[in-house]
Amino acid sequence: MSQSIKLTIDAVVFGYEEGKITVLLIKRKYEPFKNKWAIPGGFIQGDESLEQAVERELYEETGIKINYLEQLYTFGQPERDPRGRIVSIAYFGLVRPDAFKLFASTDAEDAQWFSIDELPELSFDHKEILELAIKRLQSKITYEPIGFELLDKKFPFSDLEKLYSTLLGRKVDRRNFRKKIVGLNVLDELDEKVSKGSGRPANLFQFNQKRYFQLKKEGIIFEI
Amino acid sequence: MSQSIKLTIDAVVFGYEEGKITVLLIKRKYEPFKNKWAIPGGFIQGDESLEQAVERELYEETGIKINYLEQLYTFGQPERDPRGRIVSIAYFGLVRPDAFKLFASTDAEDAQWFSIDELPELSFDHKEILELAIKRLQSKITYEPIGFELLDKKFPFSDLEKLYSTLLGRKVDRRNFRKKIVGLNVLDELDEKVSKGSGRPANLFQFNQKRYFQLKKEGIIFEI
DNA sequence: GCAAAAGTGTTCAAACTACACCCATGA
DNA sequence: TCATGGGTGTAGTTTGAACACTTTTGC
Repeated sequence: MSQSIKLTIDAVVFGYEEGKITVLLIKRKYEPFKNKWAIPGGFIQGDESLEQAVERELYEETGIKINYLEQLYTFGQPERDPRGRIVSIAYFGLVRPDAFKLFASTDAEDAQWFSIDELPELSFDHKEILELAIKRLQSKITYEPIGFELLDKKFPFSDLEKLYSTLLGRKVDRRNFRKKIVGLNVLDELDEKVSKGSGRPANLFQFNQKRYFQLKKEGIIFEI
Repeated sequence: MSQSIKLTIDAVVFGYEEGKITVLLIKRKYEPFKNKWAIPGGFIQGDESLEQAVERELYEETGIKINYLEQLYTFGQPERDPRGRIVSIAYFGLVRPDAFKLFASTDAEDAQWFSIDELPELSFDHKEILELAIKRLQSKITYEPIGFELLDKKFPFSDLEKLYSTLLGRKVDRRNFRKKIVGLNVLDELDEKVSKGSGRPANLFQFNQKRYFQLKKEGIIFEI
């Protein structure tokens, strides 16, 4: 009872740059949807795990290495791909800003970051996949500390605040936000400052993953 | 670039009976794991959607029809199935108590309900799948009104309370719980009462899905 | 009239929201 | 010295948690 169903993975990779959430897309080289933009992805090889497939495809197609990856949803409508029955396991990943530079140095004219407010037309059902990923990202940052994965390892509080404000689509009160996050006890305040040209230099913070896992084990939950 | 990867669905179906959360398992007829218990599931046919595949397999293997279904997770570790590379898209479903009777009337000696506190040994990685499903159910009832799908359409408040108390694994305060749920405005109080033999008869309630969707559209969220 | 389950309000503590001024630096 | 962004506390409101007695029915 062998199936002719084929299996692919797709990866929605988010970044954060200049106050905008961005997503990594590739320009397709072949039909169908030749020269159209699409979420990176491809077929799974027989001996690799799903996550390995995602990391491999991303690296092959865009040269990028992600630092957070989770499974999003599996899309399997019979008519979603004109080539036949193709089921795709979609993932979503996050990269730190330094990945942008890394990426820029590779030869990948067919891969590009787009602000999620200015998306091109997408291939297949990739619009639907991307929209689901955005929803997931928006809701997930409120109950898991994944926002840090979009920032540099050391970041000023204002960056975190701006990120949340962007993702949630509303202003967040600086004082209340800081109180809340500091109260969660998962940030280390460093003895470093950074200046953004003008204004008082900001203290740098760093996410303490060890402490987070410790607290999580104790049943203390992250919640914004 | 055709793959030899095969694709199956598996369905974790939960019920609720006598204050216990139960799960539907089947006894395997063939190797591997012959005569061992497993989550119902099977191969997807070329022309059906994933959800259709789940419903078909469930009906074929257990005679049951579920009234709530959602995708859980896709399991794809290369070594999860000794027969070769088989990726499985796991779903989780809920059935109302009347499905128990329906089910009992069919010829399905190889399918059986188990309390999730007294599970037999399971085939493949089905223990892992089931554990994930339980976690998902536990967390999901706190932010989506899916608990009602485990009760009769008309139910006394105490049933709902007992269900939550069972799923969350802790006592819930009757007064506070009722206040909270009534405040959500998604229950209709009926002009019917039900008596459980002794004690004051209870008013029956019914989940009003229309009103829930309406409220959801307006951005009002369900949360326990 | 008594056992058994249903129904109902109030009080206290904790968490959340709103809000404005001073601080440190670069130009 | 001024413009710019960083840093901080308090008061009022809302929400959540704890808690006990009355009501309705069957026996």
